[in-house]
Amino acid sequence: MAEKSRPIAPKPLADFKVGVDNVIFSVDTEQNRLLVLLVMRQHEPYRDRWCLPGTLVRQGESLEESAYRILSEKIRAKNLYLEQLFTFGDIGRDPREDPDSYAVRYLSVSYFALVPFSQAELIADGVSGIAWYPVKQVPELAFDHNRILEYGHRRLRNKLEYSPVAFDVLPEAFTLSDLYQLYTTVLGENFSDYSNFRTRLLKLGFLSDTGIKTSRGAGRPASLYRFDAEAFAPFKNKPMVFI
Amino acid sequence: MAEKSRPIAPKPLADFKVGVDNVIFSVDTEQNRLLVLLVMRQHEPYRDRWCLPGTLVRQGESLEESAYRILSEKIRAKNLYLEQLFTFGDIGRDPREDPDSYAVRYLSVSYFALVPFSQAELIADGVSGIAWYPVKQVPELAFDHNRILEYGHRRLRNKLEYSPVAFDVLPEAFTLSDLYQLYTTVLGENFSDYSNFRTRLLKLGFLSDTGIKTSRGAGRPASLYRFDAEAFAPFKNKPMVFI
DNA sequence: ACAAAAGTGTTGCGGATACACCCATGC
DNA sequence: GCATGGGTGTATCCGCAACACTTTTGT
Repeated sequence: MAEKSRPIAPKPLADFKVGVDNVIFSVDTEQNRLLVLLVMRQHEPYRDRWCLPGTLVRQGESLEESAYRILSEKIRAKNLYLEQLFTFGDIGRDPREDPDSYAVRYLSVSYFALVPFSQAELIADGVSGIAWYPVKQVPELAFDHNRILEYGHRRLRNKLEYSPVAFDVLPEAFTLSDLYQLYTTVLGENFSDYSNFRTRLLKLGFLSDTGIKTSRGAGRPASLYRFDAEAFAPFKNKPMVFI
Repeated sequence: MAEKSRPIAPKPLADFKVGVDNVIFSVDTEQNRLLVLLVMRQHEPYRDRWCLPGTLVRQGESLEESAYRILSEKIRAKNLYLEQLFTFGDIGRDPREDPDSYAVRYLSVSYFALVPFSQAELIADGVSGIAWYPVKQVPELAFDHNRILEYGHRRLRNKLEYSPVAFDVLPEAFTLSDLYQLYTTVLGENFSDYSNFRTRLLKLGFLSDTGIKTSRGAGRPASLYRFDAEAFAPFKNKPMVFI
């Protein structure tokens, strides 16, 4: 035991600051674009680069509280969906870490959020840049944020396929076309035929027809539907498949 | 802007120590039991309580390296599967945090691991207790580790359904019954008929028959199969379904 | 009247379920 | 020979993709 259990003195523990970075998605159903919220960095490092909205965790604040805080500083949204994504802790992911001196480390706990585009109002504070960026046109971001975004994008696609997040991001009453558009813009053109998508969802029985019709330009008016959380209950934790 | 942008001075940043806790699963195919690795705590807090094997992250060590370090301190395993699970950062989750004084916080990044029971050798250092516990009989653990375990268990069930983790936990060559037993003990009795399970997997074409037969007691000897990673390649990232 | 969008119906194929049945071995 | 576990075959059912078709509106 003497030789093996204490070969060399172990290195001392690392000290961390913990950041929370949010990948906030929204879908512009008008233009069929998937958007992500970016902010312009005001300070070094990576000054004047776009990045995901983030913050460092303060005393007495949980991770999730921290995530909600940034969110509410950037955006006024009624409904939203939020969940933890991944924790990035590689050494050297933040240039403020001096690789030689074993100074404080920076950890990033990323969160994934989905907000309704129509009900989300960006908070411009007049100083910092903030904007919805089409995911397809995102530039090179600060830190490892491109990687985080990529990770969030993957999660979004999965979530949409097997869970009812779509209804967190749609207005209370929506047409089946709205729903279909949402799926199409996130999952790509050819994920399903419209009429089959329609039949499948209606058969599941958790979309209730409000009876109200809405007309958008030419064409036959569409029924407005509502997501019935009660009727959905039996599907909870079941492997849903919308695709 | 004067009144609104600086309502009160924000609280100072929290300082963190970061822990890594591993939920290490294994399956005893002989006895059809799902096992989790627990260790006995040697120090306060929660002295003499079982907990998940964990450690605090050291200087110059990434999260994943940290996870592998504990793993290799507790267990000698040939193959294994490891992935990040979730990060727990609620205030007060570690009693070493004084809730009144804003002292250092303890964050736990949990990892999920799966090791082959037959090839995994526990490292008893003569001092600390370490044992495989049937998941159904796990006692009350230190910290919030029951919650972490619960979370890991859910992930395991999902993983098994839509990804080939099973082959990381089985020996190189295995019978189709072995595979079936594994699924049954993790997913529950009635997830599928044996013969259908068999046909489905063989049709997928990434299990290659070695031609070798093995006899275990009475009954017709079974063929040993091997997981063919190359033949599996096309299924990567596709929504696999084994269930 | 005609285009545009919503909504319905029909058909054929493939995969999953539920079995019944054959095969090789130990005792 | 018979129990035990391994392995194969088959009939049926259900879901779903593809696509044709009908309905209701705006212009």
